[in-house]
Amino acid sequence: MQQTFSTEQGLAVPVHDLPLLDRVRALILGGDFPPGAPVSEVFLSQEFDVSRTPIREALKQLQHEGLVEIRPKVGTFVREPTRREIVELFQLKESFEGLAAGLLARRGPVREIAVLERNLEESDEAAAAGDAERYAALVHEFHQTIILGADNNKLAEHYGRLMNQLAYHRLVLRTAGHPGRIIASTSEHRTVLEMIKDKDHFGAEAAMRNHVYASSREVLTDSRTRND
Amino acid sequence: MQQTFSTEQGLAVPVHDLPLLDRVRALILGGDFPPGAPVSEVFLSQEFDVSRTPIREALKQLQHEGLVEIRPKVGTFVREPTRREIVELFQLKESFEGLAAGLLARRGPVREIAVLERNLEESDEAAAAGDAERYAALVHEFHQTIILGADNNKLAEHYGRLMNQLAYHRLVLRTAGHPGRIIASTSEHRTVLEMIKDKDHFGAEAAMRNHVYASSREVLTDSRTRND
DNA sequence: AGAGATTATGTTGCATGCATCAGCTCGTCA
DNA sequence: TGACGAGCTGATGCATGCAACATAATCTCT
Repeated sequence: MQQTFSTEQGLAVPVHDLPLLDRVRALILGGDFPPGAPVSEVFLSQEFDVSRTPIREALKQLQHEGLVEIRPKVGTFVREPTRREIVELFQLKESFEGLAAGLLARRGPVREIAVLERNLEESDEAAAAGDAERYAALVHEFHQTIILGADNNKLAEHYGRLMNQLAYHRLVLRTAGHPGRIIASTSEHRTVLEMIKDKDHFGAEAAMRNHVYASSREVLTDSRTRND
Repeated sequence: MQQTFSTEQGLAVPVHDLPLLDRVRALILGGDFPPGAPVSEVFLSQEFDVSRTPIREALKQLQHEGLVEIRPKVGTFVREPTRREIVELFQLKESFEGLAAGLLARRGPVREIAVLERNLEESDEAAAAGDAERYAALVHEFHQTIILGADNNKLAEHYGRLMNQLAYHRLVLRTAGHPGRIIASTSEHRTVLEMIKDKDHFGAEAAMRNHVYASSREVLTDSRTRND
């Protein structure tokens, strides 16, 4: 198998061009480039002290990820998902995570169950301590554990791409640890875990889909989300 | 069957390099390159009378699609999915198409229903006439109509990538119009359509998933499918 | 003869230069 | 004044050259 490296979103990409790709991504997501802003190859090549060739390759990847739009013979521009795209992506996320939860439940895993149980304990602690950041990290870990535990590399791959696209929406990140969602979220996680422990793959899938749908509603009904 | 649907949709793949990308893909899939065979940039550049630069870009795309494997500083090699990957891809296919059928049922569309009804009529005709090729094309169209009718571009995008990867498995193509599946397949299609007409998105999703699963079993139990 | 070191080779990775093209500026003319 | 068009500018798209590296082949020494 090709040597891959899992980014924080779990996307498997070739290891050899990760540094530059990540740096370009980070630069664009850093906030200095508002949506629609041009991202010229020469600027990036000067910024990172490389030639245009590797920059071009990185931009093509980012285009594939949906972060930028390359208009031939014109230039590359930062692209932010519209609200409609966010809705579409969440529908996919619901489907992906539901599938993963179902597959995991069918496997009847031991290791993952222990990990998830420990995760819920720590989530309760973080919630009690009001540590929103740690809580968000644990939520992320919970979902990630289930995705990887589904034992389906292609699923993890597509899911990684999906999350990359979603991550570009800054508002999604901002509401990730929304206080109002914490109690419900942990409760839903617990339900999902119970279903997995019971090897009820049908119930696990349904529970996970409900959970993801509820989370997405939280983001999409947020007044700060633009309406385009 | 070419990936024309994705080009018409103007998806992630930029239009301007589709010709070269398609030609390279077609060349590799043509059969002259057995799995594991090296695909050097210079060879392709001479073959298509372009420089290595656009070839490199095309190969990167194909790597992303899973057709080739690029080993840094070594070379590019044809890559055929393993049986395990086929299983994984079919699990995803099931999930994608189920989601699409559900979304379409929820929309309660008029146009798609008419198209699908006509498709089933023609499928019956093709089956009666023993025209396996036409039947396979109609099956493809049936699924495609549902995917596009789901009105979710991101879904169509991911589905397109998925089908690209599946298409690389020559055996999948070979069993596409398997005679033993025809009657059952049409019957399952009809069930899916009925659910959509009833706006039963839950039932439509379940029916479609059952159908895709049954189709995948047909391929995966095929003795010709390698067991690696 | 065999094992390790060494050269040879073929490939990629990247830098650079030039042609091409989209979009804009500005001048011209009705 | 306003519209039209030729050039201008900046960017991409691609060709080419060179260096670096992985791998294979060869050589050397024991």
